[in-house]
Amino acid sequence: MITAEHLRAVAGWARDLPEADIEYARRGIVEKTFGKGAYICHRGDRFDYWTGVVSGLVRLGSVSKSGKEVTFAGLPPGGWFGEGSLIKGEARRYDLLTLRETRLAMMNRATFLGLFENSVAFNRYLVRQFNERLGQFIALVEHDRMHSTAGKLARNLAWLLNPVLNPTVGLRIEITQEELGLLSGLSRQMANQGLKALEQAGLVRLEHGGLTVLDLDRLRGYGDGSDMDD
DNA sequence: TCATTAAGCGTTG
DNA sequence: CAACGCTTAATGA
Repeated sequence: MITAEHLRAVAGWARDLPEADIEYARRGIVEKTFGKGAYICHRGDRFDYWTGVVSGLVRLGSVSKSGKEVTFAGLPPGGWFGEGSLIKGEARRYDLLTLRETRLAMMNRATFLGLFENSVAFNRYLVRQFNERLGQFIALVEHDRMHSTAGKLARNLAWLLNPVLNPTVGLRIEITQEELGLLSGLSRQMANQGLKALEQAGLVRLEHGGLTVLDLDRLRGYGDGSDMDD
């Protein structure tokens, strides 16, 4: 069990909830640590928790028919996921894999459904999250032809630091170039090369074991229209 | 053929 | 000690 204070620290959505709802949510959440490279659940599994990343990094993806690993999204600390499967009462449609040691907050299904039924603030949050995800998906289809490595990196970084989806991350994120590569479908070398290009463009500042985004808006739109360089 | 990658290794923070 | 940068041999479009 966790404290209300802790919940507010790791869950952006909790900050908008009235005290009674926070108390209710708090009682339905347990935390658990997963080792690096651990599967939280496989596609097809039942996993009856709504889940938030407290620390670490999770990759959401699946394996295509030809056996290729496909990444759909990376989940940094502050990201919550799984509401679709819970609401529909379905099995998971994606694999969830930790890229490094990761601590998860797990809300049981009954509690999640209780909030979903009764809390206006919680539903407002869910709608915002759905809407933001949809927007990202549309953007992905829209400029599908983002073949440059820097472009892929820029897109994935912008996703990770999306303030609506991951309100607690801020502009600085702890992530290695290798991990960023895994999320972007790039090797370590290419990730390094692409990141340096983004740094030269003045969009990010590279640090040891992490980076800071200097201009999230421009990062978002990187590769749109005119400049299609590498 | 040329670009990309995994693997290894020295350097760095 | 883990992240980074670089070299090299293998791989594959």
